[in-house]
Parts: sequence; C-alpha cells; structure tokens
Amino acid sequence: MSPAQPAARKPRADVARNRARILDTALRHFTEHGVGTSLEALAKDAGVGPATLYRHFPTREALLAAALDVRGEALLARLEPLQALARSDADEGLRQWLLALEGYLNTFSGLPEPVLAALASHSSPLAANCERLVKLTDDFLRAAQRDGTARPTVRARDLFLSALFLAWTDRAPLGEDALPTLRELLETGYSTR
Amino acid sequence: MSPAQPAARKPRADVARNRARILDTALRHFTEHGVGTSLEALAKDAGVGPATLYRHFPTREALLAAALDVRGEALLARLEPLQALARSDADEGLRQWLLALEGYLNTFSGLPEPVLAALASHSSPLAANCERLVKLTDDFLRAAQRDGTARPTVRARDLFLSALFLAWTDRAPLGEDALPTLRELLETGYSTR
DNA sequence: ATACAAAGCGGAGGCGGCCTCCATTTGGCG
DNA sequence: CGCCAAATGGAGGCCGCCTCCGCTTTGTAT
Repeated sequence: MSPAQPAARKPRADVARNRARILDTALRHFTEHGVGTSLEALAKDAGVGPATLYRHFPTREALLAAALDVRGEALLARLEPLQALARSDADEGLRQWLLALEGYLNTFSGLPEPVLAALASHSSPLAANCERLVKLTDDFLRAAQRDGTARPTVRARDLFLSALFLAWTDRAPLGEDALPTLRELLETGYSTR
Repeated sequence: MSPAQPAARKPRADVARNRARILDTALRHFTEHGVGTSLEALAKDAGVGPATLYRHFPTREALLAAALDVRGEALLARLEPLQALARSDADEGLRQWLLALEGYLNTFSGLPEPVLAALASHSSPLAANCERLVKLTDDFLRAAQRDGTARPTVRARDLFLSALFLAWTDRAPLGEDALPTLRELLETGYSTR
C-alpha cells in the first residue's frame, strides 16, 4: 500500500551524490565557521548551485539537523559504555553522560542557540533529535534518583538545559576555571551530595 | 591641562539632538525587535542617515551599551532597597538581586548573547557595564557568605552567569514551570540550604 | 549682518548573504 | 536511441551592513 499504483521511478543517481557532497561540506563549514556560516559559500564549495542546496535542505536548521545526526553517531557510540557504568554507579554515569552531552552540544560553534529554539518550537528539524537526548538523559536521571544520588524534584529537561548552558558558555573564553566552577555549582544543584 | 591651548569650539547643537533621537529610537527598536534589529531601519525611523548613526555609535554594541545604560537606571533604582534588605537578610537579598539581574538581562530580546561575548572580550562597550554588575553581585554574595547562607566556593561571576542563563532561556517558551525549576536548581547549587 | 571654515550630515552605492524563478541539462526507461 | 520527468544552477531581486564624499549646518570672527 505504501507505493502508489503506478510503478515508482528509480530515484536519480545525482540526487544522492549531491546530497552527500552537501552534507560533507556542511560538516566542514559548520565545524570551521559555526552554525552561522554562509550557505552560499557552502554551496559553492560543495560544487552545487544555491537552489540545489535549498532543495535538499530547505532551511539552515534542516541542514544542521542532518549534520548533527552524523556527528551524533559519535555520541551514541559512547552511550553503551556509559549505560554500563550507570548500572554500577548511577551518580557517576549521570555525570559522565552530562559531560558527553555538553561536548555534543558544542559540536559546532553557536549550536546552543538553535537547539534552545528547537526545544521550544517543537516544529524544528532539530526537535526530534533533542527529544531523544532528553529521553536518554531521563534514563540516567531516573537511575540516579532510584539510587538516591539525584534530587527527586529535578527533571531531565532541566539537566539538558544545564548541559546546554555549559556548552553555551564554553565558547566564550571566560576565566581559566570558570567552566569547572559552574559545572560544580550545577552538580550541587541536582545531586544530593 | 585637559583642554588644549587654543580655545575649544562649542560643540554643535544638532549633535546632541541627533544623539538623543537615535538613542530614543534605539530603545524602542531594541525593545520591539530585539538586539538584532535593522540599524538601517532604526536610522530612518530616527530621521537620520546611516552615516550619522554610525558616527555616534560605531558599532551595534556601542548603541546597545548606551541603550542599556538608560534602562540600567531602573535597576539601580531597585538597588538601595535590596541592599537594605540584604543587611537584615543576606540570603533573601541575594536571591532578590539575582531575580532583578535576570530581569535586567532580559531587557531586550537576544541580549544575553552580546553580554556573554562582552564578559569574555573585555574590549566591548558592554564590558564595563557587566563588570559593574558583577561587582554588585559580589557585594550581595559576600554578605550571604558571611552569614553562611551561600557556599564559600561560589564566585560572583558564576552567579552572574546563572542569571544570564535564566534570562537566555526566558525568551524560549519552554514548559510552564521550566523557569522556576531551573531557578531552584541553581539556587540549590549556590546556597547552603 | 555677513562671511568663513570646520564640523556634521545623509544619500548613494558597493558588498555579501538569503532565497527563488526558470531555461537548460541530466539520467532513467521504453 | 529518443522521450520526458526530475533535477540542476545561474541569474537576479531583496535586504542589511557600512563608507565615501559632496553638501549643509552651525559657531565664530569681523
């Protein structure tokens, strides 16, 4: 039932090729110039016209979401070990997960902004990605709460936002020790120790 | 010694007039459209050419700093009562001050970004403004620490960043109760209760 | 009052980024 | 090989940033 009655035409080969080129270039440009990089320059560098870029990824956020999915694989690779850790030490597992999350939210400079917007908008291509991460955070949090090492009033979204906050400030060269101190403050806020 | 030898010329009258017009319009535009508002439109609305705007305020940040100084008066008006409160209840004084700070950092939509940048850059027109606020936060914090209601390892800059974070998330329509929960988490992080 | 010069002014225009038509090309299929 | 739908990319309109540069305004000296 999913394909309509007339036999579907095989998709053209250049579509996939162009999509791959664009995504590849996007990863480079987002990494080097941040999420605000010029899409025009990106398209030129990928060897396609602006229209092609916009056809494949109608908005900057759509492209960003696709690029994040690629980078997200690295995060997911770290997931299982952390889950194992959490089973023996829920507190440490949660802490490490939040650190990994912070790193991920820092994948591209300027990423926290659109992520925050996505958290609120619910209709952004990034939203699904974020919700999955909040869900995972919730798993770690629940384990820690069962162990009594995390306060019961804390919610997963709060922790996600805390990691987002840290990622946000990461990019600004504040003092040497500003980040660790902030992490500690937040940790004190959610943990029972 | 401050004026050079030849008698200085009285400054022209239109300079002050234009500056006032621009600043006035800037307050309106920043309030209505956020810190990213079009400076071109702003200039037109103020009845001056773009060049005049840029002569008075060479960068967006300079204009923003001037506008914030105006709005800052409202914050300073709340300062003395809060200081009085802090003398009798340092904990509550600090909490209220941080709330006032959060509100101030939300004066214009999008303000947290440039403020964070200013905190790091040290050469931004906003930097002086920020440092003054950090200094004030330090006064409240020290009082609370003397009273033993604030952890001794916390620093004023951390609290300022916390308020900035809350202001940053304020603008995103997250859940109904997201903000209070976050405030509570941060509060738990810096206080001894 | 008038003339002068310095200071200030604003429009015009170059630049770069965003995004969208649409004429042309590409590639799958018979 | 030829057809045709799908995909492409360049051209171009729009907007915002920012800077010259010729002109006007304003204070001051006569």
